[in-house]
Amino acid sequence: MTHSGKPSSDRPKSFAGTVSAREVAEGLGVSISTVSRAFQPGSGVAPGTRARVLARARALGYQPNPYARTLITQRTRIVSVFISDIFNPFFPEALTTLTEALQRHGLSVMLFHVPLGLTPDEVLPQALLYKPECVIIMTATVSFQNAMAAAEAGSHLIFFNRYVPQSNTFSVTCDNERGGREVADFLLHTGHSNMAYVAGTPDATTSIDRGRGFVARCAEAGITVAQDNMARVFSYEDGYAAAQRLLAAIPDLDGIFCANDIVAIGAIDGLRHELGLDVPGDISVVGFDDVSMAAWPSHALTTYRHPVRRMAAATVELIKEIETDPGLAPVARRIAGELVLRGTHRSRGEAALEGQRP
Amino acid sequence: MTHSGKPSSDRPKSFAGTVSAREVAEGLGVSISTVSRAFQPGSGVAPGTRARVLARARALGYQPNPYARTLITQRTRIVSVFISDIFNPFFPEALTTLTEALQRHGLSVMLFHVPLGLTPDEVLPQALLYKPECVIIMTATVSFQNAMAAAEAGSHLIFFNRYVPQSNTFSVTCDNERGGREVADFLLHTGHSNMAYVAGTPDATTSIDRGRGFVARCAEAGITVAQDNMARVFSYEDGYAAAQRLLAAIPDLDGIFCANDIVAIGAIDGLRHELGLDVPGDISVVGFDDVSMAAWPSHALTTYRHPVRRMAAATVELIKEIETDPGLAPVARRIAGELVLRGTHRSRGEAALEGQRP
DNA sequence: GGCTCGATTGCAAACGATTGCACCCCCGGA
DNA sequence: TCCGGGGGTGCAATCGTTTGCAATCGAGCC
Repeated sequence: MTHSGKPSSDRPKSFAGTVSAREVAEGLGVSISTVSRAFQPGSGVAPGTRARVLARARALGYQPNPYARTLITQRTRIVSVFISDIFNPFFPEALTTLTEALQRHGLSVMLFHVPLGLTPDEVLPQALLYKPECVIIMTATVSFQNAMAAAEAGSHLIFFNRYVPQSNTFSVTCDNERGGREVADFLLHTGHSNMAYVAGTPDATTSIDRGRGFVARCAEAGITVAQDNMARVFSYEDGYAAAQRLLAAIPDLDGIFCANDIVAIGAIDGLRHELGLDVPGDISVVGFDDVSMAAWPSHALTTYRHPVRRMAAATVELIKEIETDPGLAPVARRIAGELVLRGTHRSRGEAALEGQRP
Repeated sequence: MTHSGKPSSDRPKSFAGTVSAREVAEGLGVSISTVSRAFQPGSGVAPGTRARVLARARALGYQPNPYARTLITQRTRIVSVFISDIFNPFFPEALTTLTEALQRHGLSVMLFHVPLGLTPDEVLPQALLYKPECVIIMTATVSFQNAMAAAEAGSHLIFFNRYVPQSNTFSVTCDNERGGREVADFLLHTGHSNMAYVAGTPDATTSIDRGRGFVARCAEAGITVAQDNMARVFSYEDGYAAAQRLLAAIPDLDGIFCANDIVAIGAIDGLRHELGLDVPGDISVVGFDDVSMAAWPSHALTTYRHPVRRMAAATVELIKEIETDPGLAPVARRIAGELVLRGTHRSRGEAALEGQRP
């Protein structure tokens, strides 16, 4: 006798309060296969049967068990997202937006936190256990070895707001270099001639590219940009300290571009509270990201808007493409943001009127 | 002929680059059962056998497949976390801390975003599909019906930073009422006598309890507190507007307690930029949470610190208890924070010196 | 009327683990 | 010498699906 001999007397242990396809099938006099097929759009089930199955499933609260389904289809519909410690409100904003977009596409998000001091490499193995279809990394980079491990597990690596130079991996970023250029362009056109760039985390491509664009555009105008590279992270304190260092070295500085908004706000506070300077009267400060607090009147930061929403949409789009073609060659999507003018830049008029400060 | 007739010629489709217990077992001449048991601490395997299995597993990069394991054990080791739109940096800070704590306990976090305007009820079914062992809700509340559905699916509901009054569910919160009392106590002792409370989201227990504690302590001192309940969310803009409303109605107000730091910072900016008042010279403002920007010199907010770290630890502790006793009766853990004195309160000396403003 | 063909449906073999039960072997006690 | 017992191991059922293949059933056509 086989295992099918026993009548349905005592229910086997199972998930509490969960109905299985068998229970849906039993009452309807159809097979489990039919129930399964009723839930798959393309499969050959008679329309009437499908309707009856779906109706009964709804009544019983049945949904196909994702674990069993994964086991057989080898598709998980799970995306892992890596975040790190967040000095920067940009990350939660991006995470929220991204999660919502993925969720709407029917993907489930598994969140992994990379504690300060560790790299994603330390956490990646735990994430790969669940065979995510993609791993989205919002912070730092990944070793070559682990990138290979991910590829072997069938999980595509997508860097969000980052890329790994010469690595040929997927990435979705703001067009940081162009952003830097546009900021430089704007400051040049509003009469600034003595400018500095405050970098963020040294190896972050965001910081590097923004700086490169800024410096390059200024160079085209024949202007050399001072750079402060002492920051270790993108923090308020870094900006606060950098402002003091810069003005001690270059007293007649008239414009500062910061690697992000938090650094910029720190720089403004440093200029105001430690040096007694007026922003933008004495000196202009421009940030990058347009986080929510950049709009607050206390700072009213002129900045370059990070296109979070479009980046999230582009990520989902990318995942769709990977779904249809798993062999898709790595691409880097770069999305333009836009300058947001508020109150921390000196306009040409003011510049002409007020001239250099005493 | 049965399925066992075919020799192991072509490998069946499976997860790319994944080894199964069978492959570990084959080379060692042991059964799959033994491999499985080698990974379970309490099971009877000869120490030598276990060592050999584990060594080979490591060499092949084998880890038990969580999907298959879940199917049979009915335990998922997954925790779902619900977040909502985040005006308040407290949430990302809490999310990060909580995720790290859960991760360290070997639990995987599935993140769900509740778009503004929806309730967790709309998203919960998707989360329950994965049979999380717990659902941690950081925002809003859940309908009774869905609370039942979660219970039926075997998932415990834990409210973080929230609780549902008279619902008898698990919760981990700051002791908000006590926090409100301590703030009141402090303001009373530093000579304030004409105070107001700016509420946040109307139905948030955080806002309600903080207000209640504050008002109650003031009442004990014979002082009636004005309340501004116009805020719809806990936003900067809400605080900004509330400050103006309050001072229009009560010109000699000398202290404002806000439902959280963002509201407080908004209130300060409203007082300074719209009314030209000096904080704390003319009026004191105290917040709640101690988010990172509360420490910035531009605001240097006096506030009550939300014990995020201890709350995360308490949550993990709670989950451990639930693991060992799934029938555990719901408990509400309430954790005390602490007052953080910075620069937006008037000390008694100043109060005595300056008196009422003209 | 028989035969073919297509649309439906069921059977049963997977997916990759866990686990109750039976079996084997060996050791110690009577 | 025989028997009981316990540690170690394997067998096979099971979790809840998906899916290739075969079977069934009418209908249409010659």
